[in-house]
Amino acid sequence: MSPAVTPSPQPRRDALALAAYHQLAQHGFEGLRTREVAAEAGVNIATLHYYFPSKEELIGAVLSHAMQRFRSTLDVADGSGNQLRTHFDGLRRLLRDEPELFAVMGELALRAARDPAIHDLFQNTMDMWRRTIKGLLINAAKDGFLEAPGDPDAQASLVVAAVMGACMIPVWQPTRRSEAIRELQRSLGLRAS
Amino acid sequence: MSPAVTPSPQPRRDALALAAYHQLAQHGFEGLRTREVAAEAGVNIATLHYYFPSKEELIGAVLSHAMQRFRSTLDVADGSGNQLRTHFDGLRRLLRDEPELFAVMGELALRAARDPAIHDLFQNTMDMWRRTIKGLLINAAKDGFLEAPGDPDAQASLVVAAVMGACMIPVWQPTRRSEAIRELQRSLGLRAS
Amino acid sequence: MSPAVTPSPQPRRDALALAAYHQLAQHGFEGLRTREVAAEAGVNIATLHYYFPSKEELIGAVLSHAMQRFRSTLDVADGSGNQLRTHFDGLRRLLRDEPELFAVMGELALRAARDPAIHDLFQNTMDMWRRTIKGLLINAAKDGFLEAPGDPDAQASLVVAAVMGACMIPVWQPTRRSEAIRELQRSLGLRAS
Amino acid sequence: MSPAVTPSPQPRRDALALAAYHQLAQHGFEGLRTREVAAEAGVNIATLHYYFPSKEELIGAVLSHAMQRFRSTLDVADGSGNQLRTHFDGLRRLLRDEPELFAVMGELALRAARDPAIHDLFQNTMDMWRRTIKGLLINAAKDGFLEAPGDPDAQASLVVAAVMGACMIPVWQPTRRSEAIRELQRSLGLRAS
DNA sequence: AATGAATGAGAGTTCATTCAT
DNA sequence: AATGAATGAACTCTCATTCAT
Repeated sequence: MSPAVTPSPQPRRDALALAAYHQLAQHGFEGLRTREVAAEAGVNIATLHYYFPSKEELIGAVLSHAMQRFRSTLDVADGSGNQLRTHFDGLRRLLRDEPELFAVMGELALRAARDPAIHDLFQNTMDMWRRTIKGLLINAAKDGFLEAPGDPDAQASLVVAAVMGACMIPVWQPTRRSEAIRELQRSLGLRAS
Repeated sequence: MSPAVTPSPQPRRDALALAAYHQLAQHGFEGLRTREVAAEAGVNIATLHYYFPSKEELIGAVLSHAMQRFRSTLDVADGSGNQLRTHFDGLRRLLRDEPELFAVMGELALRAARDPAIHDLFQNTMDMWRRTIKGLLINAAKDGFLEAPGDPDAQASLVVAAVMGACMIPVWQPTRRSEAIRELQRSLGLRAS
Repeated sequence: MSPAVTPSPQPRRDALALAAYHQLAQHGFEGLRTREVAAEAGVNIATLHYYFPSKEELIGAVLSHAMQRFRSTLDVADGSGNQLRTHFDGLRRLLRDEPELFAVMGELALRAARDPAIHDLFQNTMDMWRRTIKGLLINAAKDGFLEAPGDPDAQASLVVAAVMGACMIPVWQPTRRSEAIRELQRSLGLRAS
Repeated sequence: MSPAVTPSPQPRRDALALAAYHQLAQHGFEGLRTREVAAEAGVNIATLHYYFPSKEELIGAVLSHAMQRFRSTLDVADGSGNQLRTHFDGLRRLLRDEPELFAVMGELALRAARDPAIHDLFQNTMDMWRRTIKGLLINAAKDGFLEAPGDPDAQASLVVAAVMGACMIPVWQPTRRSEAIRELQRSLGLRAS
């Protein structure tokens, strides 16, 4: 039942991308140093440049990793049941188990404003997520899981905004984050499954 | 109708702080260069250090400026009427007129995770804002402006999270932002004033 | 019996030179900062440049001050008696009461190798001192104060070298310095007066 | 007949330290510039920092080099004969062949007053030297090389002071230096070997 | 595939000096 | 006579990148 990550044919490349991911989560773009990344991966700085000709490309790999991580976790695959609630549960788990992911998402969100390449990828992910939630809302309404269904478009936007906001305010305690998300669910009129 | 900002006795210092504010909004901490700040203010780099002995202190001034800008705008002057709605209107205006402020808030939010000094100031501002909203919610409930009053604490948290989130997703169109905030108001059951 | 320093018509200029003298003794040429000098004298940095158009000229004033201090103390004025012993007593007093003077002399000695202006002034002072000692040695021999008179030229050179050396080894304890100078006197066969 | 210095495995590092040594002798601490050092070694300034993370560490290497140079030359290999005379001959040779060494020693002597790290190393070297001379004096007395043996402690102090002084007065001609040292030997009653 | 060594461009900071008042 | 403000040049140090091996 493990995620069965297909073993990449380039383990060293992946190790570097993962190290960069950690470093980005910890120090932000402001403090992201290729030397530190190489050190964490246990290789020479020149080796890093062998796999990633430029820092930009390394960042690209981090971006892909983060997006994939985010999408794969939140994609709802299976069929019936209160999928919207499942999605929220997934979010909560992500928030608890992978705080790094949200740190990285925050960094990417801000950088998207300045970097066209990141902009597009990030926008796609946000849009996909929003459409997913919209679909879940429609299904939930159809299946009678919502007390008072509203405009799924607007509601999906609110969900995305609230979740991102709750995660990107690093001065908040985890309890405050949970509180906000629980209230979000309540405001949607989401019944217990 | 602007607050008639009292002209500071240190116009050059203020000009530098403002230039740094702009540069931070535009390039983020990652791309904040003292030389660029000095250039935008039209002074030599040494002049910048005459007023701000270190980059850190310059950032401190930017931080103060941003926080003051944020607080002063969102502080409710009091008086009666549907203050909660007024607050939302203020937010919307801020969002429209001062996009830079939110870019800066985003940068500060992320940096707060790594910089203790920023952490405290930022946390204070967020807390103050949350408490303000909570008070407004209580008043609104008391005055009958809310259709179905809920837990003001949780609701305030949701509002802060959603607004911050809506603003810190720079890949979003303004319309999407408005949509999210409108839905937020709707979810609170806020009647028109 | 005080040195009766003629009160300079430029007290502020003198105060600056004196402050520079102290700063030079404390931080050496390496750490001599005009701003610190001005601060110690309690004036603005621009005021310093009003009196001393350049740092070089300020150093010139310090040099003059140090040389005058050195010469005036070691010049033997009066007539008879064991003047050589008096000179050594004067040296010992100088060493005890004005350690700064030797710190400054050390700095100037080293700088003399690189700065022609300092070179000449410093060389003159050293030569004058050497000739003074030579004269004292000749007189002492004539008056029977020396057990076994030798070559006054060579002896004078040794005295100057030894005294300068003893003073310019800042890692030495005062006792070690005294020891060296006492041995110097002994080696000259200088009888007690 | 040179000591056949074992070629260091880090020639570039040594070249940089040597260049710094020259620069320090020529321009003093006051005028010691890392870029000049790098230029003299024929490398980029970044290369200097590759070997010496900070200027301080570069100075440390210079310090070590100078001390080793000084000690190795003055260390008496032992064996019999008039070692004290041999030591003086060694000093004279050093003075003639390596004037730079004394310029550097002078700089270090002055800096020792302000820099604790240099202070200790310099003090150790001076102490070692003094004790060496003391031992030579005792041996010379025992072997009948001294006409009238005195207090070896005081005499050793005088020797150190006089030699350092003779060398650290850069305005002196070589002949004057020789004169002082010859007189020093004479005052010790050192017979020709 | 991997590295130690080297680099150019540029960062923040310092300092003697100048200028308008 | 004195100053606050301003500056150009230069400093140490950093970092992504490259090259020879």
